[in-house]
Amino acid sequence: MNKLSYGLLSLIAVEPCTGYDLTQRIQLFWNANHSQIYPLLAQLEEKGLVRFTLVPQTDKPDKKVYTITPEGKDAVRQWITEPTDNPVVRDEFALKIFSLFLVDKPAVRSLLEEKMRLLDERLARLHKRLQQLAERREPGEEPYNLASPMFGAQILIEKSIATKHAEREWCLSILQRLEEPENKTL
Amino acid sequence: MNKLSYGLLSLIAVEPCTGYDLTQRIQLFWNANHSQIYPLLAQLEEKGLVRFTLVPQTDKPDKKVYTITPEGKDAVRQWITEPTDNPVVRDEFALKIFSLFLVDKPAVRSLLEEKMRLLDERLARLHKRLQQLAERREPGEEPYNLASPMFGAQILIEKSIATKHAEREWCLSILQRLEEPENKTL
DNA sequence: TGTCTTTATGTCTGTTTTTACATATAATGA
DNA sequence: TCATTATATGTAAAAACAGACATAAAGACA
Repeated sequence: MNKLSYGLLSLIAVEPCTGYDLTQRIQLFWNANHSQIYPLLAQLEEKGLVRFTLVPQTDKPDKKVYTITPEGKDAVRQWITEPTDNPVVRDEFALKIFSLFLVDKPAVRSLLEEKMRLLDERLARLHKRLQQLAERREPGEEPYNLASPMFGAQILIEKSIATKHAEREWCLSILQRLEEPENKTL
Repeated sequence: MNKLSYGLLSLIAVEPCTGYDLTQRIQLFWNANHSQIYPLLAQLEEKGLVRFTLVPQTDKPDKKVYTITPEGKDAVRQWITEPTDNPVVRDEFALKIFSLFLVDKPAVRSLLEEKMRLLDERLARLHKRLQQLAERREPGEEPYNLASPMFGAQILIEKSIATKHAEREWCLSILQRLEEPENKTL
């Protein structure tokens, strides 16, 4: 069973969800299209790691809500203790940075400003999600702890915010460096 | 032409290098194996974007040193101005975090401690590389600026250090949260 | 002596991933 | 009115990618 299958299982363990839900929720940590996810869900169901119930809807298309089985939970527990692959990254922006010296300053500036814009957008969405998660708690309820199914989702958003913020600071520092005396003449 | 091809071109623009060099240098921002890189280099050569010279070696296998052509430089300049794809990420560690609530505290702790260990290793290597880059400059020479072919490599290492450091801080904060009163009883 | 690592370039096969095709309904906006 | 977006599930084909196979020679290590 491949890594993505375990990832889907991990998300379904948190709360029952549809293939459509999974496609959206997994994006932040694992880029995958629905065309990959639906066949894998069918495989997981065949293996007895998840089960689904057909939920008819009137205003929207009917959906399949997947739930994890005890066997599925065991598979997740096993997977967590196994060695973890390093994250795979393919960052076109970074590759462009290598050859910045080939283009003129306005091109450099616009590349960085566009990156900043994307980071700000991403950060705004992450803060919103974090707030939505907090609002799901009953008033007066304690913050999510290790035993809560929402603990993982919360700290993952916090992780994304931390790294995106660091990237943003980096962008800013490079943009400032562009305006420094030794680069003024370029 | 795919994104990886442009990435290779971008690296060759900085300084002439072999397929073996490229395989190692591109890893930090784009995971690719040599089995992907050698065929692409052959394609780039056919298109006239790079040229190679066979360099015989006595103690090591002979190598092909690739250099970028004027057409190659134009291709890179064009590529930089085009829209940039979002980074593609596949992070098994993050997926595991979702289902932390299914396992016991020692398993959580060991997952995070292993992650910390990897981050520390990575950070140490990055600091070393940054130092090596600085040492390549003649004594008294000014720091790399926008016009220097090494500027990109330097700021990319700085970027990696910043984000890995943020990740490390996050790990640390989660490990501390595990020891807090509300998690003591778990 | 045999194995592992580093340097160095390549191919082949199977798996994974992307992109496009396919369908359906409601709402939104130009 | 027509296009797009959101919801929802699927398949097919093409591209990209990982891992193994293949060769080769030096040096480290046990």
